[in-house]
Amino acid sequence: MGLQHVFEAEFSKPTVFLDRNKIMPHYTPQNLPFREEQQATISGIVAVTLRGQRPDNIFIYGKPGTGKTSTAKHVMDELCSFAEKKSLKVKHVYVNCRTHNKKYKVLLKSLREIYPSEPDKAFQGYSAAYLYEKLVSFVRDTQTHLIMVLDELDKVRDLDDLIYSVTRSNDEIQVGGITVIGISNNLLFKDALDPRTKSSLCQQEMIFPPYNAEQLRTILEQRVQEAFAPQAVDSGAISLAAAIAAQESGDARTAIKLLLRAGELADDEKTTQVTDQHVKNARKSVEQEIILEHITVLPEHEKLVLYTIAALTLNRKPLQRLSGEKVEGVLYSGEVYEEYERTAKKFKFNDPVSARWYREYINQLEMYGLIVTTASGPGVKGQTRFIKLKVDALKIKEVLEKEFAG
DNA sequence: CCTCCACAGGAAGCGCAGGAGT
DNA sequence: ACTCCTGCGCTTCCTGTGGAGG
Repeated sequence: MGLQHVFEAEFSKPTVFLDRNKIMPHYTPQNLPFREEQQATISGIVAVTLRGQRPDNIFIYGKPGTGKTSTAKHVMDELCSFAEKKSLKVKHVYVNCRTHNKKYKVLLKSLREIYPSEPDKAFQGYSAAYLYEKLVSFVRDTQTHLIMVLDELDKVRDLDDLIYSVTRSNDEIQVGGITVIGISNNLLFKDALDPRTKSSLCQQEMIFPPYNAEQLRTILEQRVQEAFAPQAVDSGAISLAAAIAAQESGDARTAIKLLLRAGELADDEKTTQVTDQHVKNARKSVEQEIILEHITVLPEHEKLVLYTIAALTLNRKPLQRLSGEKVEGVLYSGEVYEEYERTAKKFKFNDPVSARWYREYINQLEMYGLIVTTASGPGVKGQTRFIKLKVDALKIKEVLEKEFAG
């Protein structure tokens, strides 16, 4: 006995969400507002597979959260399901090159998508050349049109090699073929490519512009309708989320994330209404999350420096300048370094970095916006900098302490 | 005014990992 | 598979700078 009520509580917990999945980062909506034109263009290009022709390769460029991946995936799903109905051999694979960042890995992932029933290690241990043969023979033997959607294409190290192989493969195939749809948020990388790679990859080029606030609003309204209970979200909350995202980057993903978090905050409060205040808090919460994520990938000794700053900030009384002015929560650069040396030893990180490099760390931390420094100015002897923490000291201390301990 | 202090940040160089070339 | 090269993180050394103090 006793546990039933836990489950009951969870089950009947009031929530502002109707279908939480619809607002998760990886959900691909079935209609994408303001991307009709791009969808039509891509569809037009790949539609020639239905008549047995090989489409041009496509290169899609656009900033994060502009719908590149969703659009490409959606068009591919539609194309493949249409082709299936007509029993035409059209297939697509999706590879995210951030994790599959080498030719070998891209080929491996593609084969696994093509043969999902094969065990994971079926293709492991073979050379890239073998995997390539395997892929080509699949296309040739089944006379399939294979479309490879390669997301974050700029992350592939031997891209010239990969593109060269894939385009060359089409020469040995009479019926069917391989088409590449490359996606990237870095336009500059295109110029660094081998000219032949560039010309074959960019047979068709597309640019996805960022969304403006109005468009983001429409997108959010649509998602809210699917994901939240009716009337659960204030229209002011939607507008604010759209405005924040538009101002920051025109990124639909952050806008959606903001609303998801706002909804979670409302649930925590046991409110049935998501207000703009929730969105404001959500923004803070998301920001802090990003900061914390940022911190965990910092170099070990940079974390130690940051930790030292947080620790010193927590037991620091306001500084009384000779001029009588009070400055709150600032630390001397030199004192931080000395304390850092002790801290490093305390946590068994031997040989702390030199004072010179410590200064470099301070500059880094300032660049990341985690601290601010100001010239000491009159009232202090020597030329030094005051260091002030810009983020929550307690949180930083907690997180890093846990990390150093474990 | 000069000197010392307490740093800031440039220059050179070192050891190392990983990519390119063969 | 091997060396060669390059970039990176870091140290050492050094010069510069603004204010305090005599």
